[in-house]
This record gives sequence, C-alpha cells and structure tokens, in this order.
Amino acid sequence: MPKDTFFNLPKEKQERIIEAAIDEFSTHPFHQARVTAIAEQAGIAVGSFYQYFEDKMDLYKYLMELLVEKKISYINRDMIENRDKYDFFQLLREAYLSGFRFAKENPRLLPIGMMLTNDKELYQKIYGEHENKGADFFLQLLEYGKAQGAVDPAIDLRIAAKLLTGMSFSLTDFIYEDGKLDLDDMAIIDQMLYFVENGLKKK
Amino acid sequence: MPKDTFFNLPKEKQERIIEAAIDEFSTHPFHQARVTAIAEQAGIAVGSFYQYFEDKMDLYKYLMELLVEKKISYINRDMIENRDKYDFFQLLREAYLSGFRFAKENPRLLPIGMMLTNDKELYQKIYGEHENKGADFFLQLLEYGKAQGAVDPAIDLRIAAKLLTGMSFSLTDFIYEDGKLDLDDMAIIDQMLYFVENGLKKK
Amino acid sequence: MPKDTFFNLPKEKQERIIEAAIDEFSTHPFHQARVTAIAEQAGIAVGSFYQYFEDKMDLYKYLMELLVEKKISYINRDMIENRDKYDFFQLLREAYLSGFRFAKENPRLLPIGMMLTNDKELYQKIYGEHENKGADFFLQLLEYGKAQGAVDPAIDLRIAAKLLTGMSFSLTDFIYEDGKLDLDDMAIIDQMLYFVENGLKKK
Amino acid sequence: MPKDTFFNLPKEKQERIIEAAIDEFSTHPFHQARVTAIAEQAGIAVGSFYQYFEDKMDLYKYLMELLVEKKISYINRDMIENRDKYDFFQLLREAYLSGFRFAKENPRLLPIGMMLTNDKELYQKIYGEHENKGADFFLQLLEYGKAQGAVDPAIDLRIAAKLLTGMSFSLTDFIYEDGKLDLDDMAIIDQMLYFVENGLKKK
DNA sequence: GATGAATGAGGTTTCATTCAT
DNA sequence: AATGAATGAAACCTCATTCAT
Repeated sequence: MPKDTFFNLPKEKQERIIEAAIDEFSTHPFHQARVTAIAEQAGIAVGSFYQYFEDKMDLYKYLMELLVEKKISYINRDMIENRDKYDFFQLLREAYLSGFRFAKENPRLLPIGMMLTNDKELYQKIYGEHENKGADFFLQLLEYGKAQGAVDPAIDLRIAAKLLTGMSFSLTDFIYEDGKLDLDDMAIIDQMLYFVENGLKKK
Repeated sequence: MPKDTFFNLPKEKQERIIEAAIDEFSTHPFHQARVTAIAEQAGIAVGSFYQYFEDKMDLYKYLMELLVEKKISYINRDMIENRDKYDFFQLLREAYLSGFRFAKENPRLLPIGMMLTNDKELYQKIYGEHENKGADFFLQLLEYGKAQGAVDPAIDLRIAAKLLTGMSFSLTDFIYEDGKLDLDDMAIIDQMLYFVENGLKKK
Repeated sequence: MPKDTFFNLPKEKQERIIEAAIDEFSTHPFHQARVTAIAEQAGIAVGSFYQYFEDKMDLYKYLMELLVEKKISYINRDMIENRDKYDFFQLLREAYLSGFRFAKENPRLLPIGMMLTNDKELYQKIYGEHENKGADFFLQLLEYGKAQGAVDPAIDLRIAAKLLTGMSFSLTDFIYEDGKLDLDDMAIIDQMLYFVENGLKKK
Repeated sequence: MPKDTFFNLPKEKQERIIEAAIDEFSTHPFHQARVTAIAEQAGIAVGSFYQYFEDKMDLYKYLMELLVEKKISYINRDMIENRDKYDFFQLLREAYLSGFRFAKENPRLLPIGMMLTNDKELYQKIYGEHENKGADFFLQLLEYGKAQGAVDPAIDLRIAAKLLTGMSFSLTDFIYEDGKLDLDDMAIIDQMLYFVENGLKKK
C-alpha cells in the first residue's frame, strides 16, 4: 500500500505517476520494469518515488488493485444486484461485454494482468495461494445456468468454465488488433455468444 | 542460431544444455533467467556457453524452434498429408488432442511459450511482425470446414479462430492442475469437442 | 553549536530532542544514526531539525558537550575546590566513584562515548588533535599523589595513568551487566581500590 | 566465508585485497566502509569483489578470523601447552607481552577489533550471544593463580578479570602514540607488571 | 518558526559478456 | 575447445539536506 505521502499528493501528480507506472509495467515484465524510468516519465526524483511507495512491489500491487477496481466498475451493477431477473445467456453476454469494454478502453492495462498471470512466482507473492478467480467466476455462472435449466446437463461445468475463461482471453486479443477486423464490438460479442449458446444450450 | 561448436558437441552434452535451459526459462521470465544458472545446471563453464551461443537470446530463439518442432511432431502425420480423407471435426479433434498430449508430456515447455506470448517486446525481437501463428492455423482449418460444409456459414471465421485458440490455451491449464479433475484425458477432449461441435456445426 | 532557534525552544521540547538524539546515537554509530529517526522520535519535523542545528554533526558535538558537562557534575565539588584537604587515594576513590555513579545513572550515554573513542576519523573531526582527556586527568592526579608521597616513585606515571584510564573503562562494563554480579556498587569500587592501592602505594 | 575463487587467487592478489580491506575497515566503521574503496585500493573491479566474497559482511567476518588467528599466533606456544611449568605472574606477563607485540606489529588491526567491540549490533551478527572472550581468559588465569596461592584471596576475581582486561586495552594505546614515550616495550610491560603484581599478590 | 515533500548523490549488489590461459 | 576469473554497466534503495509553503 502506498504511503500517505502519495495520497496527499495533488490528484494530477498522482495520476502522472500512475500513468508512468502503467506505461512501464505494460511494456516490461515486473523485474524488467525500472523504477528510474517511472520516476523520469512522471517527472519526479527517484528519491520521491520512495517517499510515496515502500518499493517497486508496493506500487505494483497498488496498480493491481486499481486494475481490479476498474474492471469491476465496468460490470453492469443492476445485473449483479438483481441477477434473478436475467437469464443465463444474458448474464454471460454482459460478462463478456463488460470485459470487452474494459479491455477496449484500457488497452494498456491488459498486458500487465497477462504478465502477472504468467509469472507464477510473482503471482504468489501478490495473491498467495488464491485460486484462479477467472475460472471461478464462470463456474458460478454456469452453475446458475444449469440450475435455470439453460445449460445442457451433459456438459462438465468445470471444463466449460475453463473454456469460457480461455475465450474471454481471446476476446482481448481483438483489442490489440483493433481495426483489422471490420466488425463493430457488438458484432464480435454477438458472434461469440452465437457460438457459445449453441455450444452450451440445452437441447 | 547456435554456433557450429554447439552442433559439434556430443548429443548427450547438447541435451544437457537444452535441458538446463528449459529448466531455467520455464521458471523465470527471459530477463530473469540467468546464463550462469544454465551453465551450472548443464555442468559447463560460462565461457563455454558463449562458444556455443551468440548470447542468451540466441539460445532462447533456438529453444523456441525446438519447441515448435516438437509440438508439430505430436500431430498425426497422416492427417496432415491426407487431409482430405478426414472431416473437419475429426481434424479439430486431432488438433486439440495433439496439443493436449504435447502439453501433458512436456509440461515444462508450456510456461516458456506463455511467458513469451506475454512479453510483447521480446516477442517482436524474436518473430518480428509475424502474425499469431495459432490463430492462423485454426483459421485455415475453419475455412476448410466451411468449404466442406461442416461449419455454420453464419459464423465469422476470424472470430471463431480466435476462440478456438483461446480454448486451446485453456486446455493446457488442465495440465497444471493435473489430478484435480476426475476425468481422463480423452473425456476432457470429448467434452471440449461436444461443446465446440454444437457451437460450430451447421444447423 | 546549535542555532539560537534551538535555545529559544521551550525547555521541554529541547529535552525531547536531546533524549531522542541520545536514543539514536547510543544505539547506532554516528554515520548509521538517522536524522529522520531523531526527528520522528522527538516529534518534530525533519525541516525543524535543520532550523535548530547546522547538521547532524552539529547536534552530535553538542551532545558530547552535554555529556562531558554532565559527567563533571558528578564529581564532588568540594574535592575539586579543596583538593589539598584530601589525600591521593581519597581523590582516586572519588574519581572512580563519580565515574561509576555517572555511568550507572546514564547508561545510554556510555556507548556514545565508546563509539566516538573508536572512530578515529570522527574523533578528529570533533576534537582535532586533542590529547586523550581521560589519561591527562589521571596523570595530574598521579603527579599530585607522587608529590604527596603517596605513590611509589618507582612507577612511571604516564603508564600508570593509562592503566587507571583503562580500568575506569572496565568499570562501566559492570553497568551493562548489571545484576550479574552479586556485589553492591560500593563493594565493586572497594575491590578496585584495594587492587589499585596495593599496586601504587609507596612501600 | 570467502568463495573458492578467492582462495584460488595468487597469494599476492589475496594479500592485496586483504590489505585494502584492512585499510578501509581500520579507518571506517563497518557500515561506513565502502566496498568500492576496497576494490579500488586493491586494484580489482567491483564485480570481482563479489566473485570472491558473498558480500561486505563475508569479507569482514573473514578478516575477524584472520585477526584472531594472528593474535593467537603471538602467544608463546610452550606456555599454553605446559602451563604448569609457569607461575601465575609469568603467565600474566606473557599474556600482556603477546598482546603488546601483536598490537605493535599490527597496529592497523586494533581499531577494527575495537570498533567491533563497540558496535553491539554488529558484534551479535558475527558472534551471536558469545560472552566477552577477553574477560573470560583473564578470569581463568586468575583462578589458576588463586589455586596456585599467588593471588590475594581477598580479591574478587571477576572484578580483577575486568580490570586486567581494561588494562590490556590501555596497553594498545601506547601503540598509537608510539615514540611519545621514551621507554622500550619491555619497560612498559615491566611497569605494568610491577603495578599488577603489587595489586594482586598475596600478602 | 514549522512543516514535510523533493532532491540526488552514493552505496551495495547482480549478471551478461569478454578475456586470458 | 574449455575454463572461469574479470569487468563494469545498471538496478534498487537510503538518507542528509534543501526548498517551498
């Protein structure tokens, strides 16, 4: 957690630092990211960096929090609070849609999360033994869908959850290649859903 | 490309070095991986390392080649050479199956590829502007399937290709969590195919 | 020398600062002692510190002065002013006794002096080429004792002075190990004197 | 403990490094001593330093070992092995004499030991909870002397041990002020012994 | 006068790569 | 060809001191 000195900073400066950090961490794996580069980019002295943060990891963890927080903010609040009003495929569509929108509007945040996902050692330092959250989320959703009778009971939900997770990662790839595909966002989602619905729907 | 000196080495020594490299690169991101550790583990002098390879990157690139080569070796040769004898879903099943087997039997190779995928800077240094190979492979397969009439024409193949790629990544996750799932390998693949077939099949 | 601003401070605050400084300097060698730690402990801002003192050294020198002043305050005033009324061994006993009492009641001050003694570079910065004060003191005392006829003339006073100094350092060690020795303070001093008297007395 | 690489070095180079280390550690407290300065002085690259030693502390500990070893080498071997042939005051004289000679011939080593003695924190890191060896040595000697009937039974040995220790420290002071005193070494020792004998001897 | 953020020199340590044998 | 010591450029982090309010 950043020190108070950081939070006492004018918002503008805080942002400059966070922006610089995102720049650095989105283009370099954690150990390759340089504190000096962040400080330079943010226009502060290295010494100042260490008055705001315990160390490099401290800033990194904070960034992760911001990232999660931001990602959550993209989810339709009503769908979370009144889940029962929606059917399984609506919820799934919303899940993908929010993930997609988040990725689209925060493209630089993606690689950060990705790199973390792939550096097991680092991941443990930050989250300890936490299970993979992503798959858990889809698993719950699928269980809900099965209970609702929307999901084909012949399907093993644990496997399906993994697949949905994998596909959601694929989605973000479209962000990187923005423009190469002559479809608008909704069309992409629709296509995905079309595929998924057929794959999962009770027959 | 390794120097001739490397290829002149007794096979056994070459292997020791490659094994050591895999050990190191599968547990550390490229920049975190230490030449010294590899040399030590392989039982050679650091100086020797530089007589075999231009530098760390040289070995790394070579490893990637080996990895691809090995991965290809898992594919059923007959299916490649006599593609026409097989229908789309058979080919897809084979693709997943070979990927799954490869991952299962070479678990240490997975993280290496993963890490590379996520370090864009590194990726470019190695493959330049190359497209994503994985998606390309599935795209071709899907086009074949469409021509065959097996794939629903309403589906955008580029998107489907991405999804299949994403799902194939998910598959490898099962390797990491080996044992947690009370299904044998075939059952996992079957489940996946069941899902995918329904998703893609022409109705 | 501290700035006027320091002396204008309310006594209570001055003391808080001095206490904090003693805490820090008694537990860390000069260069290891941190200005920030002192300020924090004293409950003042670092900036304030530099309004009271030129720099870290300034405070340190001042501390040394206080230390000497305090040490002197432990000496029986009458013995200094009317030295002639006392014989050599009475004076010596008083010297040790006062040193002992001082050490006993100001245990934290001891290590500060010790560390200074051993950091020649620092010592010079503070006292320049000054002779060792301690030995000088005992030398004078011994000369007085010799003139009085109390001290064995066969003894080289310069050497004896050094020895008495060394022994007085030993005394302070008892402070650190308070309780380990089942003798009260007076008994310790008596033992020392018994030893010293026999060593020095004219036969 | 230094790495093998250090011991594989030509003796001449090892010595250059040790000399440089002594230079630096004898003029600066541990934390103030700079690895860079040692490397420079020894004419090696900083990187090399770290191929010879784990870190700064590693070299420092090694230096302490050398110091102790060297100090021990000054003691008359016969007196250790055939203690019974010598009486208490002969042994004491030898103890002081060897300490004196050692100090005289290795003046730069003294401050290193001194500084260590006064940096409790450092001392513990190196020796753990070890008691003060110096006092122990004299205590044993005194017990021997008492058993022999050479030492006045009225004297508390624990106190006497401390005093002898303190005096031995004083001895080394003469080294620093070499030349200021118009006595040869033996005379100094004789004076000390004269003093001590009278102080301790059974009456 | 009081505050505490800002600064940057400087210290330790790591490691890819070169060099000398 | 093989070795492993030598090198030095960074990287992280600390902290005395200055500065702006």
